[in-house]
Amino acid sequence: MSIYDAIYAVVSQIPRGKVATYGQVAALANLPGQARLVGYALYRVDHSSDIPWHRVINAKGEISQSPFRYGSDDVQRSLLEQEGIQFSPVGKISLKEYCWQPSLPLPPASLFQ
DNA sequence: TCCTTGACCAGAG
DNA sequence: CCTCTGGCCAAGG
Repeated sequence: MSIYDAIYAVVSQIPRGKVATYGQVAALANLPGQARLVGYALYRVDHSSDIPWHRVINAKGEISQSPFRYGSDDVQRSLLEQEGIQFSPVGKISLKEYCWQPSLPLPPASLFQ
């Protein structure tokens, strides 16, 4: 059981048209305060997998870029726009409007242990 | 085993 | 709006 399994399990539950922040995912994965690990986990996700990695953004409501994507963050942006998410002129997403709020209290740990 | 790096965050100034 | 700081922890050299 790797901590990544919990992270992937949470990310997989983010519905279409919604986004979640790294910190949020970390908390739901029962890893409070370990947002960096979420980023690290997503880094090693295969883009061809089922995991909706593009629905995870940073706390500022912006797309985080990574070295290996080299500015091709347009990919993530396009995917999000396809789901109806709108960006501000500055490239920010309205968390107020699109932040995922899990209706069912995700359960946590029992599900993943 | 030590040291550095990293798709982060919240708080302080 | 900006920068800096400390904290978290896995992976790679």
